[in-house]
Parts: sequence; structure tokens; C-alpha cells
Amino acid sequence: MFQIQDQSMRPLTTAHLAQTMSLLNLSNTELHEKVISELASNPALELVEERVCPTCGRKLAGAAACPACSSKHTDDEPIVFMSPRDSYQPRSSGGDLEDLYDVEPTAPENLAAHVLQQLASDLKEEDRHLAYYILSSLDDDGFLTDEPVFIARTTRRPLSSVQEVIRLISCVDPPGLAASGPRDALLIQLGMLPACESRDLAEAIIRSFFKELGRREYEKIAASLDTSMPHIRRVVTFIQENLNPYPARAFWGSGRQRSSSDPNVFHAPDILIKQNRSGEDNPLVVEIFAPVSGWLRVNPLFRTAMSSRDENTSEAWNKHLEKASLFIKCIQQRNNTMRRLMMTLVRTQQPFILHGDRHLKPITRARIAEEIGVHESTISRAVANKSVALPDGRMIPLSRFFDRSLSVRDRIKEIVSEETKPLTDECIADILSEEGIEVARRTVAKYRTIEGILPARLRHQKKTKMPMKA
DNA sequence: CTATGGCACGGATT
DNA sequence: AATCCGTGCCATAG
Repeated sequence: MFQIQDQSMRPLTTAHLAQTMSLLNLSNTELHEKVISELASNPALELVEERVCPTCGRKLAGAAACPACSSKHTDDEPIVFMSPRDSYQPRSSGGDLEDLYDVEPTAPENLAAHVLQQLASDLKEEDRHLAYYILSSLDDDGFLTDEPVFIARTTRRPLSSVQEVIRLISCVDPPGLAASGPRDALLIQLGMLPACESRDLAEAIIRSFFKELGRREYEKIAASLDTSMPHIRRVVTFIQENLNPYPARAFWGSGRQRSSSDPNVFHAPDILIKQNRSGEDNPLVVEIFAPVSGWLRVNPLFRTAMSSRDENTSEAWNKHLEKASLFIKCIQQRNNTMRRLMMTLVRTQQPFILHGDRHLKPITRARIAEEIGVHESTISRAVANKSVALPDGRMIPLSRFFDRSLSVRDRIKEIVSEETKPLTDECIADILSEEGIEVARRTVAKYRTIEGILPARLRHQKKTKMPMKA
């Protein structure tokens, strides 16, 4: 299949391995930054703007893929190629590309960057690392589970500062971030809305009847608050439409309902999978975005200049040269791994890519590793922190390709949506086992909650959504 | 009594 | 070695 493009045939040093590993972990955006800083600090490294097809080395006119190269691939192999960093256009189209790159990707660290940016002016210098600490200890839902006191102690900052920073964080863009839980998050968001009748009642409900709200026991709430049912329902709708109990999920959502409503969640993916001629099963095209547009090389001028220099300077220069070529090789190595990974992944998961979650085959990183002959941990790193744009426009983390239970969860969703009367977990388990999917009753319950499906008892009425933002 | 969610254990995965 | 995931058992709510 593909061979490692190591022209110099130099043995791989441990430094090389270590660096390749750390680069593999990085998302494209992160790597972009890394490359930029490397370029700035190392004069031997040069970025050539001219575009070259990374697969065949041919010069390219625009951002397009290399025609010579893609055409020589045949239908039985998915087409996988490297693509310049700035060639991605979101399918929601039109949108200004610059903005997209400014909006940081959605991994937690980037959420932190997003928040810190907004905080820049309000934050005292000495509180910056405190803010960063707090942001990085948030969980996936954007909650702060550690006690402020605990944070104050580990960061050696006064409790008052900690509380102040938490307050600041909770007021910026994903509103309610760093709350202690869903209830707290809702209250904070509520406080930011203009006062109105619904707002006050909503606050009362969330404060005093949060549990009941979650269980949809509206009658009980109405009775306790001495209000009418329709009134309560109106307020509940108000809450569902304007508040989001899980602040961070607006950033890294499942991308199903939400992505269309909030264009800000889009960012540049690391990988784009598209289908040139729709309808056909074969032509899947995979673009892996390079960290920079153009390509990196050791500056030839630097090399020649070096030979004419005297001995004592050349030592430092040699170091630079060494570092530059090492860096370039690591990036090639990374590209190569990514390409081989996507190649096998797309081949085996084609039905999933084209026809949805149901067709995801459970596959382990270990199996892929064996298939393309690298260590498991290499695959783990390659998969981590990457995002993929699918032909239908959805943006998912690359790790979803390895989700063992996604197809079953998808089937459960379907079963529930087609049910006439609410089915208990046990019933669902039975239906699944008739289809050859053996899962324990308990497991169905787990999947159900992951998918945000209410228990059978509470499913009488209709389904729920949880959008956000006003 | 039944359906669910919590806790925790063991085995697989990373 | 650390983490994740499926599952069994048990307490609890309805």
C-alpha cells in the first residue's frame, strides 16, 4: 500500500518518535499554531506557499485536489489525500471563512481559549492562570465540580478571587459555564435575561421545584405555586427555549438538531469526507487538512549559507538544521499515519458515513493498528482530538468511529420513536434480542439515558428537545 | 410488585 | 497502568 516517505533513510531516533507522538495527538488547529511558532523560532525552516500535491509532489494551481493524483485512484479504494489548510468551506456555505478560523474548535481547551478571550479585559493579570485552572477543571457539561475552597487551596489564591473569577466566567458566552450543576446553570442564565413575568416564575420553579421540573410533574408544581397548568406549561416552554442546563454542550453537541440553529459551533475540521457523485456508493473522497497551506522544507539558502560560514557559528546552525528536518519528518510521518488510518477507516465504515449511525460497525483501535502495522497507541493518538466533517454536513469527533454502542443506541431511538405505547427497558431489550442484538436490560437503560430518552413511565406525552440561546 | 437508577465489579480497550 | 463499558445486584419510587 503506502510507504513511509523517508527519503533520507535515516534511522528513526527516539527524539523523532517522541515528537511524532506528540504531534499526532494534536488537532489540526493546534498543529497549525505549533508549526507557526516553529517557523518563527527556527530560521532553517521554510514555508513555501506554492501548493504541491502531498501525494505525488506535483505543483497545483489553486486549492483544488491534484487531478493527476485523484484520477489514478480507482473506485475500489477510497480516495484519501492531504489538502491545504484553508481549502475547507463549510457546507452551510457563504459564511465568512475568516470567522470560522477565529472561532476555536470545540475541544475543552479551546472552549477555555474562547472564554479567556472574552474575559481578557475584565480579568486582573494575577487572576489569569486562576481562570485557566478553573476552565480546565470543568467537566464535559461545563460544570465546575470542585469546591471553590478546594480551588483556592490548590492555586493558593484567596477564596474571594476564586469566587469572583467563577462569577466572571459564568457571565460570558456559553452562559452558565462553571456552574455547580444544571440547576445552578439555569439560574445563572436566568439572571442574565431581562426581567419579565415568565422569568420570575421560572426562577421560582427552578429554585423550589427543580426535581419536579425534571420529572415533568407540572400538576404538582402548579398546585404548590397556586397557578394554572397552562401558565406553568408556558413557563416550561420558556425555560426550554431560552435556557440550557448543560452550557458546554452547545459547543460540542451531537450536532444533530443544534448545528443548524447555531452556526458558531462550526469550526474547521481536521478531516473532510465528501461524496462527489451522490448516489454512487464508490466515490468517497477524504480530505485530510494539512496544518499549513503550502509545504514545509529546509530552507535551501540556509543550507548553502551554512557551508560558507566559519566553524563556531555553524554549530548552532547545525542544530537548527537538524531540528528543522526532524520537524518536517515528524509532520510527514503524522500525515502518513493519518492517511493510512482514514483509508482503512473509510473502507470499513463506508455504510456508516453514508447511511448514518445505525451502520457503524464496532471496531477497535487495536484492530486498525494491526491492519496498518503500527502500535495501538499510535492509533489512539491519531484518533484523539480530531474532528471529521461528514458528507451530510455533520461534524463529529473522529473517535465516534470507534463507538462500540452507537448503532444499538440508534436502533433504540428508532424503537422508541415508533412505539405506540411506552415500552419498558425490558421490552426494548427483548425486541433487540429478536434482532440478534443481545444486550442486558440494564444496558438498555444506560443507552436510553445517554440518548436523553425519558423512562417509559414519563414518556406518555411527547418528546423533548433542548435547544438554547436567545 | 415492577421499572429504574446507583454502585460497583470484572473484563476489555487504550 | 489507567480508563471505559457492560452488567448484576440492590434500594427506591411509583
